[in-house]
This record gives sequence, C-alpha cells and structure tokens, in this order.
Amino acid sequence: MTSQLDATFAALADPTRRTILAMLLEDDMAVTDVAEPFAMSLAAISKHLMVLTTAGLITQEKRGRVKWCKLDPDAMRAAAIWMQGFGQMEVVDFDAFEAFLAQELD
Amino acid sequence: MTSQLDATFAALADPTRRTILAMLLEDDMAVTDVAEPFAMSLAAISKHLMVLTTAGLITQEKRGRVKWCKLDPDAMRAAAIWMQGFGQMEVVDFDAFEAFLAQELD
DNA sequence: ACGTTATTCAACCAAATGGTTGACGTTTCT
DNA sequence: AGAAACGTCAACCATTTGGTTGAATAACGT
Repeated sequence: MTSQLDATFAALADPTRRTILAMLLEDDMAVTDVAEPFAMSLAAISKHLMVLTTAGLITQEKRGRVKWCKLDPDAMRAAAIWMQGFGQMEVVDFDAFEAFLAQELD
Repeated sequence: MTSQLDATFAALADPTRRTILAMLLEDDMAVTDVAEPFAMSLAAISKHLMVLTTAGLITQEKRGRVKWCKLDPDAMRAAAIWMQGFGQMEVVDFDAFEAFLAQELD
C-alpha cells in the first residue's frame, strides 16, 4: 500500500538516480549508455532504472536488444503539486510560467 | 557527504512525515501533539521529527519543557527548484502565481 | 519535595536499500 | 553456427530505516 508519492520521493532521494534523470533530460538513452559514466556495475544501474520506473519517473521500452529509457513527467509533476500545497515556492522558470499564463488566458 | 537534496527527498518519502508536515502547515505544534493522531510511539515520532529537522524541513525550538515544531520552507523550496529543472510543472496555486508576477513586474 | 508531563536516549529487531559477482537469456553481427 | 553485445536475475553482503520498549533527563504544578 505504499503510495505513489512514497515511491517517487524515495526514488528522488538517491543522487545516482537524480543524475540519471538529469541525463535523460538531454535525450532518451539505452541502459548501457546510462551506466557508462558511473563507477558502478551495470546491474546496479539496472536496479536504479527499475526503481525509477516503478516510481513512474521514467519509462523503458525495449527495441531489439536495446532498452530505451525516457523521462515520464507525470510522477514528478504529482510530487511538485503536493509540494505546492506548502506555498512559498518561487518559480524559477519564468518563461514556462509566462507560457502557462498565456495558455491559461485564452 | 550525503547532500541536502538527498536528505530532503528521503524525508519526504515517508507518509508519516508528509502528514506531519501537512499538520504543521496549519500551525506550529509541540511534539506530543504531533504524535497524538498517530498509532505509534512518541519515540518513533520524535525520530521522525529529527529526520525532518536534519532534512531542513522543520525547525524545533524548546521553550520550557515543550519543544515546538515549525515548518522551515527553505529545504522544500530547494527541492522544488531542482524539480523545476525538469519543466512540465503546472502551477496549481494560481493566486500565488499572480502575486509573484505582480511583484516581479514592479 | 514530589509526582506528573514532555521529550529523548539506548538497545534491540525486522525489513528495506544499495551495492557486488557470476550465470543466464536475447538479439545482432559475421 | 558461433561470438559478441545488451540487459536482467539470483544470491549474497553491509548499512540504513522505521519501529519497539524501558530507562533517563528536564521542567512544571501543587
């Protein structure tokens, strides 16, 4: 019965996993390529990717022998929405902010 | 060497701790009062509060024999800012949003 | 001074976490 | 067919986590 938020925040608590998410922000990647910059085994990275997947932060799709990892924004959005209940969050991405406003006012 | 973000996200990963934060949103509270609604020992809650404190999510101030717990917005803000790097975050609190805009445009 | 209230400390426990290694199944290339 | 590349599985290990209980410390009320 561990909630989705539990899993999402727990997944975000590990620096390796946060780094992986940042890498995937650039582009989708194969598991082997994700693992390359890290000083740990491929199996360890595979586990991290599983954690990120069950947390809903990424999706993995196998094409041929390569498994592609891509960001899935929903879980992080849910976490951010929970946080916004606490207010006091400055918005950093002003452009995104304006775009949101513009779209909202149509 | 565990980073501040590690500690913050890890602290947020527990549902008891998230509930405590939500309670503190209403008002500052003494440890005993925080513990009251939970079906676990006071010592357990005391530990949770310690986790929240070292994560920078709350502060605790002792006055007399009572230790008051209050929200400290900085850590959650830092976590939210990290998340905003991923974009795609809808802003839910539209009023806060507008207030921010208004202040920004002076 | 004494009992009561508020909170933490210490020792303990079970389960989860983050890592390792080696074997294994698939898919691709030659 | 056989070898190499991609990724996971299983067993194992040390550490951390979230909880317990009982004793200890500190401040208050009478």
